[in-house]
Amino acid sequence: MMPFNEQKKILKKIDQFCLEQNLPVGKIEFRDIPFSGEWGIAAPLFPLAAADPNRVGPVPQHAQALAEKLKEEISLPAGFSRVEAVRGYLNLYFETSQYANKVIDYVHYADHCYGMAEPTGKTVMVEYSNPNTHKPLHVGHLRNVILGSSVCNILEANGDKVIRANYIGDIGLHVIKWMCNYEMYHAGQEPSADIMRWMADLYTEADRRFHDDPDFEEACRVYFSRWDEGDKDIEALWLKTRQWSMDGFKQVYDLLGAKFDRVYFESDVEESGKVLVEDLLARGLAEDGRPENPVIIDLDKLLGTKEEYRVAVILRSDGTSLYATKELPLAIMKFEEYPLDQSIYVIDVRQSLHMKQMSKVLELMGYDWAKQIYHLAYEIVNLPGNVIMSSRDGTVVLLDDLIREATDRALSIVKEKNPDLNPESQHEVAEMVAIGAIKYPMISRENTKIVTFDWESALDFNGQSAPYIQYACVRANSILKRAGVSTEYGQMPSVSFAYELDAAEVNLIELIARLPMELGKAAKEYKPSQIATYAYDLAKAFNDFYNQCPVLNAEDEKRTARLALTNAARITIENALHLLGIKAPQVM
RNA sequence: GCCCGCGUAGCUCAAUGGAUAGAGUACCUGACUUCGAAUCAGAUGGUUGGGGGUUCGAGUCCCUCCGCGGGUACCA
Repeated sequence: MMPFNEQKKILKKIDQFCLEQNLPVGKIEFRDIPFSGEWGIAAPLFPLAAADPNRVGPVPQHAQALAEKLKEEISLPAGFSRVEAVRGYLNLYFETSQYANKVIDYVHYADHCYGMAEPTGKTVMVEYSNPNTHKPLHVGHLRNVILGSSVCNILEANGDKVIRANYIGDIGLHVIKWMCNYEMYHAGQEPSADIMRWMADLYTEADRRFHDDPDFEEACRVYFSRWDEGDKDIEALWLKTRQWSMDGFKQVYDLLGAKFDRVYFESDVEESGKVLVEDLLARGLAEDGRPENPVIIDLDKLLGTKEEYRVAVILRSDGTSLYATKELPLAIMKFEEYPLDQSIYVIDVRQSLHMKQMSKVLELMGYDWAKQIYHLAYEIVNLPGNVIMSSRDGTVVLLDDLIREATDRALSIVKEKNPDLNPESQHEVAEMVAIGAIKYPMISRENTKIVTFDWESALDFNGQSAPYIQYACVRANSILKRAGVSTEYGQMPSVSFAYELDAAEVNLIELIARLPMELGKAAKEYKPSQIATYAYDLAKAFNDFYNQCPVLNAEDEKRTARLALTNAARITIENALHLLGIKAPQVM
């Protein structure tokens, strides 16, 4: 959105000036002027001053002197309203109406694609969510889903072809416990409408029995050996109950707006994992310690490193599989199935060493693409007092409970604010607000920072939160609706902004113009927090505009311009929210 | 021990190596006969964990120390 051509011309003039003054060329770069109210670009002259062989006195003073000289040299370029030299910076202020017109017209032209980038030609797989079947989801899982799906949205908008993948833990002790408990105490029962809740309650029950009741523990052991021997009845029950879990996940994913293109099951890669272990042994990469010890790969020994890659355990001493056993064939399968330029794993930071080991093993196996594996590590969700969530201690906050509580609370506020709205719409809006409010704190902080969950702030719909941003959208919609203008594509007229813009208007336009840049940065660093912060700043700028600049009561030309600005702000906020996977309601 | 992350206002967090380190929250004072008060304005709040270094310029980069959290051969 920046007037690049003008900028280039100015840089050319500066280069010429440098040559004449016997100064090094190419030391000058433009950046935004930090002050609001009037916008433009600035060039710090410190690097040039520092490099000047004829410099006398300290750098800052010399930079100021150079800025003043340059100011005279370039005079007033087209598209700019004024030039100033201050504190070692050369500041160029844009001609406001031209710039405003350019930005707003472009937003209306691009509409819901505003901010999106051209295709990069890259294909990227993002693995996220990775739940275990037969187990409940809690807020810890929530961060993964929200982060993962938001990163997918961001990469996609930035031009990558994104394949969303989910790796489901459908085997293991937790499954055995659940099924054994089901057969003994709930045989024949079907899940209720709220599948997740029903599955979760049975899991809690099974887990409690497993710890409290030695007979049940023994029953599980027997059950496990039957499973191991390939009992057909158990397999049938497993497939049936696994599907119940998948149906429950689907409900949650729909609610959260997460979707997947490819689902991998842990059970799919267990056998191929064991075959791969044999292969690694045959190649001499792995060492077989069985029957007393497990099968390992001593990476430090192989690489000559010390306490860096450690030892990777890839098969238990009893021959049963481990996490690492299955991760290896899965990684290979991904690259066989898709022409991936990058394979991203959204997995919590505690598994960093395992991820590092896995990609190194693949590299040693000769897979060139091993370097294209990227572990997108994020910190866990804690409870106040640095308490880690544990189902054993009963400290988990179930997703189900959180969503229900938040929706209830949002609903009572919606009923209060919009009593005339029909009940279905009220519920729909409450859900959008509640889900948004839950999501925002999970993506508004950096991936590497711990999120501390507490009910009070999770249910706070004020301040720096999703509802604040959604509210700005609602206000914009309200104005547009009252004005009776169409927000359909192509219906908004181009306006000239041929009046003296208010500082709030300038600031809002500035923020609107920034979306493409913010998206690029978020995509490059896999940081939804970049967009979360930006969306809030944008909404704040709109609220500022809303308070200071009357739209409907403004006179003709100003009214038309402000309506266009209002609509452009609405589009931009909606697009930013979309990247975060947060819905923008019409009313709330 | 070794590896990774974190440390910024009372609390929760922002800030491509650039100008006077910003928001939210809490507390205090104000604003709905007004385009929707889930909002806004104002006030209070700082030795960016300590110490060195690089640089014209460091919250940001390097070194070192301190504190907290996590990981470190058969959980995932």
